[in-house]
Amino acid sequence: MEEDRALVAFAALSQETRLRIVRLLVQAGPDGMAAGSIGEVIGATTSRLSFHLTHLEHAGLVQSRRDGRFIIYSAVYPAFTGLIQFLLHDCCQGHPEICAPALDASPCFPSKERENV
Amino acid sequence: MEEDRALVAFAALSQETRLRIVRLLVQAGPDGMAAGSIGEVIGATTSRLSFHLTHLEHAGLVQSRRDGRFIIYSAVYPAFTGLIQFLLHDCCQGHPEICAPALDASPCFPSKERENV
DNA sequence: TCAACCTCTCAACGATTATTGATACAATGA
DNA sequence: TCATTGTATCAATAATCGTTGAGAGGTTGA
Repeated sequence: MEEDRALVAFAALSQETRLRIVRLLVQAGPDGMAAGSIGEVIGATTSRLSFHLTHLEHAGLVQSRRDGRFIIYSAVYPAFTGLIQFLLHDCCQGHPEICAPALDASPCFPSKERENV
Repeated sequence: MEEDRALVAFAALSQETRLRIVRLLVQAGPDGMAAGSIGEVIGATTSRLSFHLTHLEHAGLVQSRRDGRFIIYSAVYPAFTGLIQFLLHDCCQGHPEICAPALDASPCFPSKERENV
């Protein structure tokens, strides 16, 4: 990931409504959710929701597909992992123990050290 | 990490100068760098650099300590891992294979699947 | 075709943010 | 104490961003 895209992504995530949408879609999994369902959970007017979904799509963090009269939005997982890699590029001067342990709590980011525990 | 802190952190990372500072300090390791050295690498005027360093410190992403007439800034690694956990909380409906593989490129985030390759 | 539904686009306002230059503060060595 | 170096603060300007409401474009089932 290049710097420009990372900046756009972080800007997209720095807004309350958008951050909630993203977390909701990350939890929803690859199947995603219809725009209307997202709006109900988030509690946003249609125009506001649409504005932020478009923003997130331009940032490359979510994608959309039409399903009948619904538009289904879903998280673009590689965008998030790319963002994390960009942020922590060449981190800790090669000492993973500095930044890795705190990630263990997530089932998605097991670290080698924890597997023997 | 709660939502408010995450929003502040993402906002801090969505600015070019600050993102460069953060990546520089992440690479620099726990020892950190003097403000002046950061400014030389980043290419920022003293007032701008100071403004952004203060911003990052308030966001909890970097910390400072005085060493003689220098002020040394360093990355707060737990803040980054906490941010990642918050963002990907309950991700992928429990299927790590969806979001974890892309992290393998970083020495800090090995995934179980790759270890046998 | 028609009505109902879902979603998007647009313009305007208010609020927030980045940048700059000047100035002030703190620590060091002579 | 004095000059030098490193860093922070302040005020003003320009630019960017979020919210809102009205209106329009597609899609569906009858």
